[in-house]
Amino acid sequence: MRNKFGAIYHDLANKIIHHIYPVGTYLPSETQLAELYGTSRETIRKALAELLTNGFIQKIRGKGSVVLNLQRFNFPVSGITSYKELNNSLHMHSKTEVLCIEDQHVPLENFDYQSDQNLPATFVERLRTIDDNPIVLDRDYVLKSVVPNISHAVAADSLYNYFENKLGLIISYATKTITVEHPSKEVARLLALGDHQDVVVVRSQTYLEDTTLFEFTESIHRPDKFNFVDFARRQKIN
Amino acid sequence: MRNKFGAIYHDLANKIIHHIYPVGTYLPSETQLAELYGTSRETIRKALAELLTNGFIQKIRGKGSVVLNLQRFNFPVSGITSYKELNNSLHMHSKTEVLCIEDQHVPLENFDYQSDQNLPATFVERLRTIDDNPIVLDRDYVLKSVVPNISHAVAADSLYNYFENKLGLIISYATKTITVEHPSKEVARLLALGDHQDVVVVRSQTYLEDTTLFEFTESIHRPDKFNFVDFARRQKIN
DNA sequence: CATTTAAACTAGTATAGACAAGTTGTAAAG
DNA sequence: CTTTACAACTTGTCTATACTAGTTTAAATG
Repeated sequence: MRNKFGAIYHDLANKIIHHIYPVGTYLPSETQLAELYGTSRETIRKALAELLTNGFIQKIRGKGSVVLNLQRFNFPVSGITSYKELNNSLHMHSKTEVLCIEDQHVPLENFDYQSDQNLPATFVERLRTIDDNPIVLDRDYVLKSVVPNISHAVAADSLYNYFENKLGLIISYATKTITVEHPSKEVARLLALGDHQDVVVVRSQTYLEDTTLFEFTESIHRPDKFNFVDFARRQKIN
Repeated sequence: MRNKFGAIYHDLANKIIHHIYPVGTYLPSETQLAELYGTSRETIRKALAELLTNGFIQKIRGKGSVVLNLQRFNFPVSGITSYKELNNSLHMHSKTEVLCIEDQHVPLENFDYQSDQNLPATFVERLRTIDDNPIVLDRDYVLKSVVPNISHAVAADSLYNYFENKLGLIISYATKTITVEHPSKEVARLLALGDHQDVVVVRSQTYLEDTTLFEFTESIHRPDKFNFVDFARRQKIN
């Protein structure tokens, strides 16, 4: 833990997860927490702000910070999370089959992206199965300008793990759209879909810390296996 | 504007939207902004943090705050937003037909919600159309314990507007799930769907500022009209 | 007994200052 | 000319302090 408020955030989050601070009760007050952790109140407030945006607590002025119910975090698909991370956290054993790795240009029209030039990329197509049932077809277009080469072994493991831990890339933010579409016959076959069945397509553009565009992704989900869970706070900035 | 950093946030957001700070350029440094607005640096940093989470800027340590491209905000369905707000912001003229207002218990099994007791609610069913094309079927269950009565006129206008501006309720956060399901024949008819067409169901539970559960909502979308846009930052708390 | 008031808590906002850490340009050194 | 070192910038973290604004409790008042 590099910074204090991150450490405090994790400590409080853990204590909430393990019901040391039970749902519906109040956390110690900010002043008390400041004493507990031997830090200033502002530092505590930064940790609490993080808990707030992640749905761990609700702050009520004049009263305190209430612990919220976390059962909704059973299947978190919100935020930017890779398939591998997701699976590990859910204790499911799954399989990833690499169908294709080759050089392609990004099909910009699919992503509603305006650009004069073609964007050279490594195209990685992978089929994700759980107990041999196809769940998701992932199509990644990783820009050559950022990552020149991707091996089969890396694709079979985890792209994100490779990018972040081996290459030291810092993935920062993404834009996502979710739509429902008719699959091509090829996709329908791969996902073992019946006739007339639509697919859920999650398309995202991922950016690095320095705002360089880095990757386009198309995740094609079986409709019956798709579940997106979100925690949202109402925007109200005075 | 009650607080300073809110005012500064709005000012900066407007200037970004109107390209006074163009995409790809740096904002003035935090120290400069502090002087410009006659405030302290911490206050500026709170405003910038808000711009960051809303995808207006990217902060780069040692360099500054870069203005990001905002074309993705053309159709924001992320966060908690009511249908009316959404429409106004998109300059579409639409129609809302109230199909039903009556007292019902919340069908808890639909929402994966455990409870011993029945929850008495006002059930409001509304069909949203644009140019006479059905888009969404909204089913709201507003808990009687919070709002005893809802008039037809209110339902035809905007529930959220009524709750927040007339009743003074402060809506704070929600949990949402998105799934794809087979519609009932009744729903298929209302949304003018063909055979074998699935629907996208967005189910949410909405809470007030004091964490009281307030409303269950089921939004049933035509698959071809559904589009969910999201901006997500990668979680990485040290 | 009911009501009002005040004190003691809670979180929210704002400031000023210090230092760490990353980036960039420039001057000095080779 | 190239490299190194440094100074001057940037944002990140942390502290200490003061005040505002809600909530709750309990004492004082009627």
